[in-house]
Amino acid sequence: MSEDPRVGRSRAIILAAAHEHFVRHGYLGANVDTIAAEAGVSKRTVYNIYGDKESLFRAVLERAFEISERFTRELADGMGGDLEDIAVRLVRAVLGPRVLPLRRMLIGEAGRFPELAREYYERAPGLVMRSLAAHLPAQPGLRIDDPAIAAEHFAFLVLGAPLDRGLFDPDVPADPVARALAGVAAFRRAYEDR
Amino acid sequence: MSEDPRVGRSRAIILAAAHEHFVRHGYLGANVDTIAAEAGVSKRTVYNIYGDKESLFRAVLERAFEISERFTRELADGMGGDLEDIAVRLVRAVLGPRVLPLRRMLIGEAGRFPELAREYYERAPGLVMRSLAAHLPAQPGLRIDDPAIAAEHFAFLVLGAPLDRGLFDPDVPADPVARALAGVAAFRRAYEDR
DNA sequence: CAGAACATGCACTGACGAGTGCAGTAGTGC
DNA sequence: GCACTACTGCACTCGTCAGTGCATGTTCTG
Repeated sequence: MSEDPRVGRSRAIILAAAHEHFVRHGYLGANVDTIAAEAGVSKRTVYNIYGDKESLFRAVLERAFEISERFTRELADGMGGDLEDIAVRLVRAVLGPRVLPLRRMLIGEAGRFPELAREYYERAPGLVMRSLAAHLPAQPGLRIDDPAIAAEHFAFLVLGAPLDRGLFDPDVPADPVARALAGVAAFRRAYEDR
Repeated sequence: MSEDPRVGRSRAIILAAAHEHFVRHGYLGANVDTIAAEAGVSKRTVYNIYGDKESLFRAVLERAFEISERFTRELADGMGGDLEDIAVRLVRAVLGPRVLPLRRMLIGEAGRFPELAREYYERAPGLVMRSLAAHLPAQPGLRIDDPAIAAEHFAFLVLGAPLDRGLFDPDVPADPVARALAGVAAFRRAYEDR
């Protein structure tokens, strides 16, 4: 009655290869034959498990969203520290190689799969915003009237510029951490209680 | 010796239709037959003028970049006013229907055409940043040590959040102008001279 | 008005890629 | 060891789409 282990194994391998490939080439640019080859699996197996290209794509993203969400929650758990600490963790996460390429791809596919792009936004960046809004008021020495706005200001002071730049250019921009700290400093000046 | 007016006319019509279509569907999703039909021109004419799909794509973007650049310069000319004025103009421009969809498409194609994405960044968002950096120090009552950083802070306080949201979701976010003004207020607090 | 240059319509080629069918093989549960 | 189920390899269909060739019609230019 329990599932044949071969299926689970194939599912995992295919999902990993497909994620890599879809993120790199986008939905239309992706090639199921190539995905199968990169997964070291026959094309027939891909189709036996996932049915068609679009279902595979959705399965890849469902898994990617879960991971992003879990990752974001871990990030939120570390929001007890000081602002500089939060900023550095945020920057490292969002500008890292697991997030930026996924963002690029989803934005590019937003016309074809609008509900997926929206869902991602809710489950990752949106969640970051909500977490920040929940934690910022507990920071000492700050005066925060509107937590949602303050969260946006914090996030975009810290990583707005390199994020936007990074969407257009895969080459990492110069030392995002220094900018993040400059962003935190500006945020403190804007929101200090005086 | 001067050019046949038919060619110029066709060029313009095709470019407009192709722009619309490429921005909507991306490079791979675009269809030359459809572009020709939407332009009200035969497919053969498209190929006679532009040679192939990629050349047409590049021609579309070359024109789009010129327009963006010109538009940005006009925006920069209005940077003598106060911050609130600059912010509102900036928001209206960047979050408008001529910019956001183009950005989405270019980000999605950044893997396939990296040099085009980079070029766009330089000629539009990068130019905005440089213009801001050049004008902000002239604002009264502010103390600006690093104009480049201050420009980034201004820009992303003003439109960071709705811009990022807008990349994932075509539906206009609520009231970006109010947010822009809240961003300006935060910027003033962070950079006021005291 | 004559000839050149461009536009049209349409049929066509060729490549590529999604998805299928099937016969054979190998791993799995009992 | 047996029956079952999944995986493989490969050949195949079918649709789509970029790009071409050509004969005919239309619009410039001189």
